[in-house]
Amino acid sequence: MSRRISDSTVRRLSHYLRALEELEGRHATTVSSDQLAARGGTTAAQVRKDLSHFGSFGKRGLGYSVAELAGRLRRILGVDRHWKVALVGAGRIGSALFEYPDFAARGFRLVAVLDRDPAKVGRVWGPVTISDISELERVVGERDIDLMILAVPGDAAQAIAERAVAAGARGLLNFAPTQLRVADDVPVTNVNLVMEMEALSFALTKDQTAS
Amino acid sequence: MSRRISDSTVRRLSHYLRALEELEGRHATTVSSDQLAARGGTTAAQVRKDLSHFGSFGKRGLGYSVAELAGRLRRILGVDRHWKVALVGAGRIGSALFEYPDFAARGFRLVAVLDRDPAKVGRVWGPVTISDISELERVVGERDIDLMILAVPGDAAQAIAERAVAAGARGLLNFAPTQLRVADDVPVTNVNLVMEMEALSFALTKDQTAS
DNA sequence: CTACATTTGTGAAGCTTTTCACAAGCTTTC
DNA sequence: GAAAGCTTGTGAAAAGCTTCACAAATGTAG
Ligand SMILES: NC(=O)c1ccc[n+]([C@@H]2O[C@H](COP(=O)([O-])OP(=O)(O)OC[C@H]3O[C@@H](n4cnc5c(N)ncnc54)[C@H](O)[C@@H]3O)[C@@H](O)[C@H]2O)c1
Ligand SMILES: NC(=O)c1ccc[n+]([C@@H]2O[C@H](COP(=O)([O-])OP(=O)(O)OC[C@H]3O[C@@H](n4cnc5c(N)ncnc54)[C@H](O)[C@@H]3O)[C@@H](O)[C@H]2O)c1
Repeated sequence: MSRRISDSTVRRLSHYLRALEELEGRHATTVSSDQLAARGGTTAAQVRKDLSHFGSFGKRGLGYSVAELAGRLRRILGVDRHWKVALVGAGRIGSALFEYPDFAARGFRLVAVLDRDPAKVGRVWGPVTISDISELERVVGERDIDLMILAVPGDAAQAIAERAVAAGARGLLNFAPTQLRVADDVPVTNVNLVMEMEALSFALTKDQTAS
Repeated sequence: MSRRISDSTVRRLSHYLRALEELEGRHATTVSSDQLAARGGTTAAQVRKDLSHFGSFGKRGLGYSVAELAGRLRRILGVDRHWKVALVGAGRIGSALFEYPDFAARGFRLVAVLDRDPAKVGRVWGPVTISDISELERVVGERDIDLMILAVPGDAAQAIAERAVAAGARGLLNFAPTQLRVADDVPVTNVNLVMEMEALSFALTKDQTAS
């Protein structure tokens, strides 16, 4: 166990888990690497190689038990538990994220929202009341926050990231178009939609010549 | 020219362009691969290798002209023009995206919004009036849509993607947690936030052993 | 004009990831 | 209980990506 697992492998594991949950919904009991590959947009060999990093979960001649493999993947991905998540920035993207039901469905619980706008602080969003950003350290400590979602303007993101980590947050999902610098043991995932659009633009741009 | 460019290279080019625009703002005139690397979180050799796929833009001993390299990168990424974008799904995430100013700043113009909810169709969002989804083909054709953003529920995404492509959309940005199947020459970028959270969860999960 | 300090552009080396191919293992059938 | 039919798990090969290291080019100082 424990050779470093690549990012692409982790993404594929997420895909497999999603596919397995769909199969569970249809009461399928077993699935082959071939079938999983088709749903995940990869190859059967890749599926088997990915899984083989963590053990051997299949039965030769038969395939994988849908329920068992789903359980293993939940455990591997760490989604066999609840994660406490705080959202900073109750703006346009923040409010969309707050109401996104798929987070809760995977155990990511949004238990705190922070903002600096006095007009927003104190507002009640379902079970949560928006706290002032000055309360960040207290909120992270008291509510035992694991993960923090940053949905604030780019120029505020670095400072908030530092405070969050110092206060005990263990991982960050960053929507600001800023390269965050934090300790190496704090995983950061960046979501940059402009970059995603540029990837499309690039793919559609034929003229990639020098001059 | 024209060897296949990897995804990671394209993402880094976006990073470099963002860094260069910041430097332009500060009236810097030249920049070295070393400095660009520091901002993009990569290495100087990687910067030079990335750029070398498209030509040679630097001056030995001096570095790169900020303005010239930014121009070249805009051209390479295809953001030296305007792209006409339609948004399908005027819900939580759709409305956040519609108001996101960074898209327009890079030339991605949201010129149409579609939804199927009669309560939303006909509403006016700034310069755009929400159209009924039945108008998709007409809207894509008449407004000459290049790219389509899918912000609809997962079970609607595939059908809309097919219609969009048939009507002339050339690339898709998909927010639904669905693996879209479209023709190979239509680039699709998927944004799956649950997957991003799972990547954090995985990174923080020590117990990755088999049993 | 020459020596020196930089910094690019790029083959080659090193490393990682993906694909291949097949022995081994499980189930079913006769 | 042996044979046939699948499908896994995995070394080895292939492909792809990143890092290294240095010649070549440019500017600067004396
Ligand atoms: N709108 C989108 O669709 C979208 C998409 C992707 C990324 N983003 C990024 O997400 C971030 C937020 O975007 P938005 O469109 O939601 O902006 P917004 O202005 O609607 O919301 C930002 C919120 O952050 C709060 N805020 C500002 N500074 C703060 C601070 N120091 N501490 C705490 N709260 C603070 C503001 O009060 C506001 O409520 C930006 O970095 C943006 O680039 C937005
Ligand atoms: N809310 C989030 O933060 C978030 C984040 C990431 C991804 N997503 C994904 O984005 C999609 C939309 O999420 P949301 O939270 O905005 O949902 P939502 O319910 O708020 O909005 C969906 C919109 O799509 C419209 N719609 C439904 N079926 C349609 C159809 N066939 N044609 C045209 N329009 C149709 C609805 O009328 C609604 O306006 C979902 O796939 C979701 O998984 C949401």
